[in-house]
Amino acid sequence: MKIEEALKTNKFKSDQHKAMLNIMFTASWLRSKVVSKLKCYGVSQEQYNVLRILRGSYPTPLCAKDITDRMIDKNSNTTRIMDKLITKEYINKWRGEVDRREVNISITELGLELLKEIDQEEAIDKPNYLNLSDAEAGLLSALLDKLREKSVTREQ
Amino acid sequence: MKIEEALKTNKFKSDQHKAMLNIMFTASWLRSKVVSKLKCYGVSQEQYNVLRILRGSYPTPLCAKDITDRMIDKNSNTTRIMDKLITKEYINKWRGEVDRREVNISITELGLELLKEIDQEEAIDKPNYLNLSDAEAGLLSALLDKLREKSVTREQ
DNA sequence: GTACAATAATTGAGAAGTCAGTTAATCATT
DNA sequence: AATGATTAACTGACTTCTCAATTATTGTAC
Repeated sequence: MKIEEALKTNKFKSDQHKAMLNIMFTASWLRSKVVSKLKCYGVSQEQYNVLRILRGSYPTPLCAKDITDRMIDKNSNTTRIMDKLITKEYINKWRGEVDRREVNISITELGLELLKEIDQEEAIDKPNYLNLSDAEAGLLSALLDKLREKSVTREQ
Repeated sequence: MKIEEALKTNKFKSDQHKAMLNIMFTASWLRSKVVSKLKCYGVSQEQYNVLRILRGSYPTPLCAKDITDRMIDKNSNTTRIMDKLITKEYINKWRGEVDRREVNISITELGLELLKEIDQEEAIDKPNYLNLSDAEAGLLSALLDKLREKSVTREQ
């Protein structure tokens, strides 16, 4: 379904504006796919994202700021997401020894197991990933990277 | 800033996965830009989106469902967004005469004025739109449209 | 026209996000 | 080592989102 159909309109101010709406719509579309996949595991997209980040650095822990820096949505309240993951025992947290302002956060065995389960389901669903060739996906990423350049205007 | 920098990682499962994270990150990035622009006008991105939709059909009113169909985030709670806009007197709402389940919603003069103001500010800020040529923006939209195709898998 | 299904909109309750302000620790300058 | 600035994490209050359940109305089949 093309974006004109998805938003039931042909009125776009410009190609750039149309692309912008398309990005936001596609992100929302992707998000709802991911959320519905994660639903039966009881984790939100943000929680899943954090677990993947922690697996990436495992067994080295990360501090909360390191995690925020790696998150898709930089405005997330990392503390609150951590609280949820601690309750579920998917992560551990302890005060930093070198810099006592920081906290160290590490994924637990249980957290790793959860990710493994989700990975397996994903492997089965592989074909439904994104309907793009590697080259197209690469091009898309390059365009998105370019789009965000030179955004320095009068209001920063 | 390339996506590798933005998320401080080089580990992507595939080009498709990287593109997916890039879309979500870019959407979040765009969103925070739009939100900060709208902040001084006291409307959220979703509220702004609805007002633009209503202006598009003005003076013909739309029912709540028509609006949802045109929204970027189809999961939004349209009723609640309308409530906010009614309080601010940017829209009017009345029960449908033909189908009494529906409500008719129309933008007010005040709502139109607000949009005009925002348009004017935007015109000044034009250069900071998206750093893409018309052709690039078109290509990006085409890739996003393609990406969403054929998403019919075993689960629905 | 009655019964049942489908649709449009709304509501309630709980979860999550947002944002400004606070605390605690460290850094930088003198 | 004392001062103030900066940084990391956290908290409270508030807003918004989410999702299932509900109400009101219309459509469909007999």
